[in-house]
Amino acid sequence: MSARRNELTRAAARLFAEKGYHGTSVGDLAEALGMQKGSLYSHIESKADLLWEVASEGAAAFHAALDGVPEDGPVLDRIRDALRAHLRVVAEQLDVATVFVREWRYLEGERREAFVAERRRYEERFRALFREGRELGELRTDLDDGTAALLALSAVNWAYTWLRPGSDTDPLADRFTALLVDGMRGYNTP
Amino acid sequence: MSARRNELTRAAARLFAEKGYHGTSVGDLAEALGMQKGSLYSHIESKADLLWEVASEGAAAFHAALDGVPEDGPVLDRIRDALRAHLRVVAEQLDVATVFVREWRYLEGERREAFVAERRRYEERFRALFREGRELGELRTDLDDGTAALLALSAVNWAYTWLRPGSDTDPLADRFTALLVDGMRGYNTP
DNA sequence: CGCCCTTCCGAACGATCGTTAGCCTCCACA
DNA sequence: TGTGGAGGCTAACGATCGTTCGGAAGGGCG
Repeated sequence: MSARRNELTRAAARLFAEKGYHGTSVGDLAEALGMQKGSLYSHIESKADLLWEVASEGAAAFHAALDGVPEDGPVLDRIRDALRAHLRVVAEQLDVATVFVREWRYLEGERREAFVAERRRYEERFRALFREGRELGELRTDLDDGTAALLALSAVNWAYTWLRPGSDTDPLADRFTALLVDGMRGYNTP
Repeated sequence: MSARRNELTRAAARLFAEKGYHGTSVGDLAEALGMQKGSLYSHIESKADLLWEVASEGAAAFHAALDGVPEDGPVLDRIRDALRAHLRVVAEQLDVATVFVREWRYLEGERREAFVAERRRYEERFRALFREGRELGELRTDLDDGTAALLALSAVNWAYTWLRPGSDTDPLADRFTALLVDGMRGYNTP
């Protein structure tokens, strides 16, 4: 992929995140690259291609981040690492993450179905951590692991709305983890 | 406000939630009411008016729900009630909640600023619960209340993406609360 | 009855949408 | 040195966008 083509994808990610897919015109994209809108079609076949590309890049980034989490070791550590991994992607590729979380739904046809499947698979990998933790007894045996996974996924999926790009997200992930693990009950709360 | 005018607002909420603000045309709105698109302008001055109206309705609904939470009593109960209240609005007015959470950003000018202020105020009311809980000693005194509030807000703000309209949300809110309060640590986890 | 106000229609407005086409330039490589 | 493909230009396409306008129903009220 040529450098120019990559610039186009970057601009698409930025503009789709900022103004939304339908709020971004082909003219906007062309202007971001300093060219005429017709010239874009030397690089793409349609505007929808760009959405698909950015959304796919997001899916790949989140899956790759999760791949970096070891498959064994204490579950609590792996949950912490998974949160760290996800939030790191959000902070380092905020535009792509935003498209992955919010703009993907404007995909159409097979691409939409393929994306949804990848997204479901990602969430399932996340959920498995909590289920395994309960089954192995590393988490409370009466844990509602589905709710726990949902809570964790909500936290990281919402992060794109407020996280500043380039932030140091590990401490944040650790605070989330600590809260999920220990809860917030007072030492002498009934 | 006439019945017809109210139908228009309902259709706007539904379509904005389903297809996005920029993905919904005035023609789509007219079709939903079985009229010509020009006829809509007997009721509104612009498409942007509808977005403002739905977004404002969402803000009012969430604030009103929080108003129903007592100002005293055990903080844990009030946090549970706040989660219940929020999720109830999401389940009962999913379209409006979706616009409140996701589509508001296409508001422009003063309306956007006014909405952001209302949204910030809502989140602050939420945060205050956790801060107060820590200060009163009903939550752990070393609690990171900002993170706790963020986790709770993330959970409820993300709910519009998966919650089925009309669900019984109180048990769900209670599961969230229980997890936030007690955590998921195993009884003999180091 | 006569008037007005609300509501909708039908047609049209100019602007902008995503996309296509033909042509030109320039550089890599045979 | 000749050639081809990549990448850009300008111009235009038909479609659709949000909005405007004049007129026509129709019901409520004097």
